[in-house]
Amino acid sequence: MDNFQGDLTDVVRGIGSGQVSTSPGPPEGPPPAPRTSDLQVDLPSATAPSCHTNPFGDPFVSMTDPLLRLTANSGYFSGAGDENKSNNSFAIFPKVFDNDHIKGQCSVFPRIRISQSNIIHDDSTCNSPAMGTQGTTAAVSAAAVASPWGMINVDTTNSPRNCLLVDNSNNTLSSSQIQISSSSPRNLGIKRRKSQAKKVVCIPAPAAMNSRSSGEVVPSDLWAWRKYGQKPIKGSPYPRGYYRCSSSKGCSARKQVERSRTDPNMLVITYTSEHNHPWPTQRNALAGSTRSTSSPSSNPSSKSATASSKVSQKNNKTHLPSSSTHPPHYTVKEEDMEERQDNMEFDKDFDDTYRPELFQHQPEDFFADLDELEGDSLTMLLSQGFAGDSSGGGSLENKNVFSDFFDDDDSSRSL
DNA sequence: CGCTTTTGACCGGCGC
DNA sequence: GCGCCGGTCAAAAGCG
Repeated sequence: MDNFQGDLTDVVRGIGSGQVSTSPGPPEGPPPAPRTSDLQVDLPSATAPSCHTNPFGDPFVSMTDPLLRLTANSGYFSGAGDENKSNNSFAIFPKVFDNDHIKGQCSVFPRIRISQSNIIHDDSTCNSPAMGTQGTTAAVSAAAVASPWGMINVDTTNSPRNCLLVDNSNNTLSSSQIQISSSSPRNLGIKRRKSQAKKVVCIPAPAAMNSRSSGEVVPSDLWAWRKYGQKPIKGSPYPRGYYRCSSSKGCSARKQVERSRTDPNMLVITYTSEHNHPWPTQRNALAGSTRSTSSPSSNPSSKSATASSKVSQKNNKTHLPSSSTHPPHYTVKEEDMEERQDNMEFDKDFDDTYRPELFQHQPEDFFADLDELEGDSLTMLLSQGFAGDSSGGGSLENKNVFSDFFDDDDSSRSL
């Protein structure tokens, strides 16, 4: 099932090829997916940081999140081929902006659009702690099912599985949908240190992939991260790993990775602070990256670690994001602590002007490198992460999704 | 040598 | 003020 393999870079490639948009339906049989146009939603004031203002005051704020880019609509999804704005896509990929206007847009996962109509209201039966944040969860519990290609299908069923929610404690209830949630500071159920903007991303946990000895699954992304700590979290059987950006000295970007306590198949990644440097042109982290604690052949975890390392190495070599995995389903919660929430606004101008620098400035062999990547780490990530995730009900659907995706994407691969 | 992960200790915020 | 808990530090050790 290698077809399931890949990661965010695959998305990128797909985007770049302009073929990502040809999305098959949702993985599962949720109600007919609304057109993306319907899905396009300006996040309620709560979530939208004033993207025109750099919340962290750094020039690279917009480059902060290579990991995700949700596109419910056109512009956001247009990669190299901007013409394909009609893509009703949902995708993840790194972003770099040249346009100041765009730069100011959001720090981490700034470009999420979800149709208001798709917002799942708190009266849903989702048994998520997030329920406690009713009304304040900025409405963005968009229970949208996203296929890798960006189709966002709204599922308004009350099935917990379909009620993708990320609560304040980073719990994700479903793996089959996208949720974008923004909660006001007062709703935060988790303790926070000072006021800090956090972005929470939920992605399917590549169970056997990339997992460290601790069992954590850490999809890599464009940035180089160094783990600096791990702590067991009260109430959660899974430890939380702490990572800081190692791409640049002085970079305050951090992320926390942990499994959802409610859905072990989901990986919750919380981004904190922002990168204060451009995209890493090269990862200098190689040494020590391949450490393994056990035989790769017998231990999935070590295998994962190895895979992760390989990703890193590949990145070093290719200067590419290693993971931009494009998980078939993931949840994104944008949790801005400050007033940023109040002013978030996605304007058309942005859609029209945004051009992922990734595609603009990548070397010619950019996609060639991607192809190279897919052979190992990317492959492992998706194949083992999703295909191997048999325990979760979503694995099958994930498979299907990716199968479809790659079927469609084959042509795009041969860039 | 320079990087990583691991892991126990330490620090600081928060609730009682 | 105290204790809990989350987040960070830093030493140790491994890897290329």
